[in-house]
Amino acid sequence: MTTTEYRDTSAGALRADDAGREVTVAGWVARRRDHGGVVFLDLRDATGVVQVVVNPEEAPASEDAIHGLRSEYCIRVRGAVRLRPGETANPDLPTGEVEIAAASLDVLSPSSALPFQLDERSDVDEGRRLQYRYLDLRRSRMTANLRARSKTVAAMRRTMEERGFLEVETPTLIASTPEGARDFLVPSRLRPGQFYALPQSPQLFKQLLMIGGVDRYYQIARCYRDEDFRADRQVEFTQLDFEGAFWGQEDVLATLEDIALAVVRAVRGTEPVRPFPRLTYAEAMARYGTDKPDIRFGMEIADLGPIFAATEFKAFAGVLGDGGSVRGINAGKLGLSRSGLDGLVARAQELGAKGLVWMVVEDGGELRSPVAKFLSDDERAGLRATLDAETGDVLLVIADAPRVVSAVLGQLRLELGQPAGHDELAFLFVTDFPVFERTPGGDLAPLHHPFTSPVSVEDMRERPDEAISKAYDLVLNGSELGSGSVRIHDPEVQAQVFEVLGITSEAAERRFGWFLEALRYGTPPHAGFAIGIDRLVAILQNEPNIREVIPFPKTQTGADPLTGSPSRVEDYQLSDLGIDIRPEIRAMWAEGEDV
RNA sequence: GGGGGCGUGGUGAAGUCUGGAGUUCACGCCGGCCUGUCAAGCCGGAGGUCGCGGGUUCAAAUCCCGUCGCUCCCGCCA
Repeated sequence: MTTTEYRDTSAGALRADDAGREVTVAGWVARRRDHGGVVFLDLRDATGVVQVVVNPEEAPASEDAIHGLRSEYCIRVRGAVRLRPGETANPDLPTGEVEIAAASLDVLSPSSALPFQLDERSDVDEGRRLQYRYLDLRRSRMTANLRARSKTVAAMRRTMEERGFLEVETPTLIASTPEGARDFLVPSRLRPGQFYALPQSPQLFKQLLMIGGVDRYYQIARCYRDEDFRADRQVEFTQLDFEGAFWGQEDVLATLEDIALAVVRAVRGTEPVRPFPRLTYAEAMARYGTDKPDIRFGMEIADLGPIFAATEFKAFAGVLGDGGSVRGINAGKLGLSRSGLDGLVARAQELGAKGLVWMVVEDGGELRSPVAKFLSDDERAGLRATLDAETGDVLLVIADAPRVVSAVLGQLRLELGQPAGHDELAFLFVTDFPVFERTPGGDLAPLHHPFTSPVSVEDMRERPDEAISKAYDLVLNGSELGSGSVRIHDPEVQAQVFEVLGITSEAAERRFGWFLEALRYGTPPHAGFAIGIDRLVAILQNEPNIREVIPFPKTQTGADPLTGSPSRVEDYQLSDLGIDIRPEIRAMWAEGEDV
């Protein structure tokens, strides 16, 4: 990036070897230390920071310019690189051994006083940062995140190209399919009253590509889902989407390991543990209480049912008799007071459990607990053995409906044991997801999507609640990085899935008829995946949310404070589209709401 | 749709629980001094509708109600 019309050297690249060179650099005034005579400038460009020294005895012509400089002025400096004298080298700076003795200095572009300081120490309100994102992006944190993101995508493209994948673009104005997440709609001018939808994923198009003979497809795809925001969710996000013909699950998982390895090498310079461990969905739920376990730490959930199966301890026995489950975790040496332990009970109740029993292992193996006196010797011994308890450990036990026990213990496990940062990277495959889940209303809904191949069509039809699919997730440090599956390539099977989901053949024909038709022309078996790039980069960069790795993200209410989107439009624009705003909305506008 | 947190000169915070004069700290900004600093230093100065609206009170940044914005979570995210 070095030589351009305005410069011949990158500021951040200068080292002791460069001493004696005459250079021209261009960048921003990161800091100014004005001693009245000699003035030091930290000049920052995209590559880093270098110190510029302006000494009026050496460069009298620069004197006027130098005292007028302010933070973030865009300047150009010509001068000789030299070793810093005596003890003045700065070991904290990559360029700290050298400085540029300014012979001339010009201001390319002055800067207004800043709305906030660009140093890394101060924590600025995020709305303010987003309003001035172009300034925020000059900070090293943001620069590093943009670079990491670029390296991630480059490593992905390299990996896919090396393996013979074809990058294909799919449309972003598509037909709405009222399934899954809420669609973003785009009105059509040429067909008034009709709408495009923005894609939630390129799913059906990449399957059409498989039918079309594209042996291996990939795309860095922008996807849109009009649902509420979270730290790890924006309404538009980016995925590495890929699919392979004549593929099964193992082909996908092997490719995912290759991709993850290339990305971690490129961004971190390290390698993750391989092969990635695998858990089935059932194992993950049983041992970690979640389908996206963080396996960087133990504290696994243990089934205590056998210990209490023949028990007289009525509280637990009653639950077991009622189809419930009794499970626990060894939370380790928490060092909590009595009130701290009771706080865990309150937390468990907040999470939906009826209660929580804590036990502290004393010297000699005794258990200190509100329920200690109700436990038999066998039960105590069983608890210690099953939970691998040592003196000082805190054991947490919940008896409730299996779903509740899993959810609450899984969450407590994370709150008590999850490491704060992401220095360690623990990838994990979760496989054998159920085909369906039950909605709160009791209806069947696809857990992944309705194009996922069930392991057995018979099971799917006869025991839909237990049926397993050929779907799998990639998990990193407790975050779901993405999902994939072996797809249905048989139109009959596809029709049966719709049928089990309660979609009539007429409705299926209306919504997906074009796709069912396509499946009838010699569809190759195929499988694929999509990796969430925002989440991956956020974890690699140790960022707490994905906004930090998205250059221009939206706020939780879907707004962009910089450009003011979303915004109202002119009436003639609506008129072109055959659209009007409902009177009650216009009334709200008139009252000055929602401006 | 629901629950929690936050909102105080340009920035970040303290003050709010327990009402009593816009008080404090750090940074930035403006002016002055200063020739080896690197978060430079020293002296001086300007700068606030305590998010907004209403209520209680002799008195509100502080208590109450509402509202807006930002954020975390639940729902939702095939």
